[in-house]
Amino acid sequence: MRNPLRLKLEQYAGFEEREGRRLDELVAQRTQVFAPKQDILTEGEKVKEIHIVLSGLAARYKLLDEGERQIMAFLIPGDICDLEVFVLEEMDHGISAMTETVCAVVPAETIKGLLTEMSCLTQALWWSTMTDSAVLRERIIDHGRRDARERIAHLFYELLVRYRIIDEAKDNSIPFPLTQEELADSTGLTPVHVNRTLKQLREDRLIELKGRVLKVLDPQGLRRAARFNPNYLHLRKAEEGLRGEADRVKDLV
Amino acid sequence: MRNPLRLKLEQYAGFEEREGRRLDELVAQRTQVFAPKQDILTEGEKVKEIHIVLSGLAARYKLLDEGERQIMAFLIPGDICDLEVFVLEEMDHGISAMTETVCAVVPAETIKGLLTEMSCLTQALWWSTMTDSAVLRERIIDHGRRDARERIAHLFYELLVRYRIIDEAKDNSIPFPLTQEELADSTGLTPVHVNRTLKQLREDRLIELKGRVLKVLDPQGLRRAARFNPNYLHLRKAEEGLRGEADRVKDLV
DNA sequence: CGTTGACTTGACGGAAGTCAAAAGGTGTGG
DNA sequence: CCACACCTTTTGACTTCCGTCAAGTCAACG
Repeated sequence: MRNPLRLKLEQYAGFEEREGRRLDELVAQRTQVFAPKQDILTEGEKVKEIHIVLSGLAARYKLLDEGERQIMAFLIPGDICDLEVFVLEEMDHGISAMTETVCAVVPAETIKGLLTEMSCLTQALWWSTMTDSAVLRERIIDHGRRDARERIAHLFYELLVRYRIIDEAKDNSIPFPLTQEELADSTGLTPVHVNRTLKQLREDRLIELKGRVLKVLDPQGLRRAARFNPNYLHLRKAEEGLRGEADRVKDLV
Repeated sequence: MRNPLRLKLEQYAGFEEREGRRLDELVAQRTQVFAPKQDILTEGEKVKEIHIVLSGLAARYKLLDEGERQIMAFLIPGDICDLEVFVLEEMDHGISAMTETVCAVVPAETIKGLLTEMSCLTQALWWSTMTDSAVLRERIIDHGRRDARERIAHLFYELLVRYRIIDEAKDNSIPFPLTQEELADSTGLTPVHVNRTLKQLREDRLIELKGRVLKVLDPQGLRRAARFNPNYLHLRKAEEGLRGEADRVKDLV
């Protein structure tokens, strides 16, 4: 069975036979399917299990009092929704499925057990957490210092890289099931302005976006338009890792 | 000796005698003083030690190609600059001292050792990491869905709470050594607009800001102006913890 | 074929940016 | 102790990017 979590964590380090098997068991125990727009976790919820996205697309979001939604991050296969459960009382934000999304469900105790040993796997989980933070920081840059065009281009390019890592970006095409309204919620723009900006990106022949698929026509052009610097993703450089898995992104970064 | 790290982590849990002592040793080993504007860590640096702020004020920032600076987070006493060193190759952003700042310097190996045991202390470090991420997410909300006035009010209020936690906010006054330009870098605004917004907050009798000290005149008013919801800070509620230390913020949250 | 949701486009308004200049502090050295 | 340089803050006039409101197109679907 496909294990995107393993593919992702192998960006950090290769695993021993035993640890690899452990990772595979982790996602094979129990799964749960969420319908589009369904909450995987809601703000305020006290969680006792962690959720790992296996397929589909989910988003971390928060609602302000006036009903404005801000999406803070997207979760693609291999991403962990709520590693924090064993130290935080309750969710401080919600996670919603954007398409039909399948999650592996793992008891918090199991994870806690994993973290007890300072194995390579534990380190990989720290790595995952730390790079997640780095991605959040980059989103702050997006909002603070990039205009609408750069911001959307940056999101697209980042997703391209992340889908490549889990080997789901054949032909520079990635799944992109978001409506323009949802894209607006994630970029902090309005749907109308998103629409205009997308038009521009299309006219510049950087992307094609239709039928819930995003095709990047000109990766280098998109990269420039986004002012993209991949260092925050902390990918092993091809030079060092030199393993097939780590090499999937080398033309992008 | 004052140990702000301990004060901060005690928000998560009380420590046993032994662990408390360990924490105190941690910050007492070796310290380093940084001058204003000096980098504590630079982007791209390969770090071998972790830095913990003991006094002063520092900021995580990133520079874009055109020289725009975006400050992503402020580090006050008790905050750890670079817990990630043992899993990430190099810094993906810089940390700069805003005032004279004293840091405890701890070998990465020591930290790695700490994390090996799943002690209360290890959990507290996870907690710290996870709440740091939560603060980053809140900053994304700031930029995406709050206007200039709300954004600045939110930063002020958050700082007030955080200084309270480490017991450095007597009289609702906190150290605030930032210039308006630096404030602009952190809110994603321009210095001119920051100035106009500050003027407004002053006229509304919410704050006083002079001589590098910020005094909050009307905490509840500022809180409303910020549309502040404290859940992302994951403070133990007074009801549960009921310990003096955890109680310092109860009128604010 | 009417309803619904997503996308598109235009006209207008407003929050924040830009440019520029003046006023107010602060530290240094003659 | 004044003078000068330098930085920070303040203010005004103008511009621009993005938001708002509204109407219209298009495709999917029962």
